Amino acid sequence: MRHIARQANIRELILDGVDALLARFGYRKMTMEDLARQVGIGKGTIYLHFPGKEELALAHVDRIAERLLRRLGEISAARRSPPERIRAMLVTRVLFRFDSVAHYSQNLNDLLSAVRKELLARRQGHFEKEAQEMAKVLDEGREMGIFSGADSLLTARLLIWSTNSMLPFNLTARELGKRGELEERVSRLADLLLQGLLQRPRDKKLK
Amino acid sequence: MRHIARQANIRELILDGVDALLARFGYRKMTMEDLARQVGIGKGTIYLHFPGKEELALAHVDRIAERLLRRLGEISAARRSPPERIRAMLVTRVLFRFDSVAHYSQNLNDLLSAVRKELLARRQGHFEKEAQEMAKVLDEGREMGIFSGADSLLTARLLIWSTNSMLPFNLTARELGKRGELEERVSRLADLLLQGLLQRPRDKKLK
DNA sequence: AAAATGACTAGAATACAATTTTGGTCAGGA
DNA sequence: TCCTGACCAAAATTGTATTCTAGTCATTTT
Repeated sequence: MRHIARQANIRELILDGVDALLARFGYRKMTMEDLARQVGIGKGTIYLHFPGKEELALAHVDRIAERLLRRLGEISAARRSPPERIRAMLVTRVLFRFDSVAHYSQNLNDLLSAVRKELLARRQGHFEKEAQEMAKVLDEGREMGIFSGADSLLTARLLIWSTNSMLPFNLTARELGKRGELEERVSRLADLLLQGLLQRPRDKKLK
Repeated sequence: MRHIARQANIRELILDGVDALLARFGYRKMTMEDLARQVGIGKGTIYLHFPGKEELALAHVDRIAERLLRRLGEISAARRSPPERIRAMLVTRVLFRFDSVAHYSQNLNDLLSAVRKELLARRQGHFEKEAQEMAKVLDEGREMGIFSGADSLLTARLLIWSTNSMLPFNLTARELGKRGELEERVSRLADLLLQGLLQRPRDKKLK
């Protein structure tokens, strides 16, 4: 029944090729023949694994998101304190995406403008999954009495929003600044947010 | 000596025209003749106030930023508690920009892609001024013992970064969601950040 | 039989020349 | 002194011929 996953990891190899060609040519100038040659397979074979060119680009960004999500899952499961884990997750979501597109000379929005609409939809999905993973940790922290008791998923979505401007969507990795500076920036922001999340002995009212 | 500001507010009228035509046609299809007609002046007159078309678009976004900055200045000077002011400033910087481009059908980055480079540079300047205005309030709050004692300007820059993803740069106002939802979102984020900024009686260490 | 291939085709992209439009100038008018 | 619109070089657009490419599928390979 399944018409995908014929060979072991051919799909992965194709996506590796997509990554290389997107970096070198961009979406429009990446041709299916180029890609087949790059991967060392016939053009038709690509269509045994992907329905078309658009889906190739989208699957590529999906893969980045999935890899990130796996990393977040590892951090989430690590035996560190919830605040440390949240901090690591925020830093990771920014730096992982930075590293994933550091070799591109365009930002992702421009690179994939031909599939903008679907790209935005997928991104929403990716963000939501990231939020869910972070919400788990927030819940844990709340049960331990470390975090204050707001709705975890809503809070996690805020953490996502607050770090989204550091992702290479409308700025290239280069334009976002040096990796070290970016790390510094997201780290500081994470610390600030975490201070806000911590349960405090006696709440000071905002007037 | 000055070759600008001949008449009272002709410059403002021209920028009003730019706003109308950008919304209706976008940057490329907005012609200088269209604009002159829209404003009711001769084409040459525009060049007495602006050096060229690119500068028109950039002056338009500058004006939005200046107006916002004036509002932030008002909030900054209001006699409310520093946390309340910071909160209002964050909400304002998001909603004011939302309202300023709500009638556009494209996001700002795409709308002004022809002047992308200079646009990014100006934006940096705008952000920095916003940060400076917020830093004032942070300093005030620190002197009152309300905020903890980190570098105010650095902290203000973090507040800017954390709300930047809610600005209509790569998403249209429509795509950012309903105004009410956006307000809710930025408000919640502001509250979270403020919690992080507050001086706490005894600091709980993060492990 | 299952998997992979590349020749093939319709439609899209490109190239190029002819034509139109437009950003910017400036001599003249109000 | 301030403003204007005719004017021009350069850019954008249009029309057309040509090339290129996404996707298909009959054939070959495994």
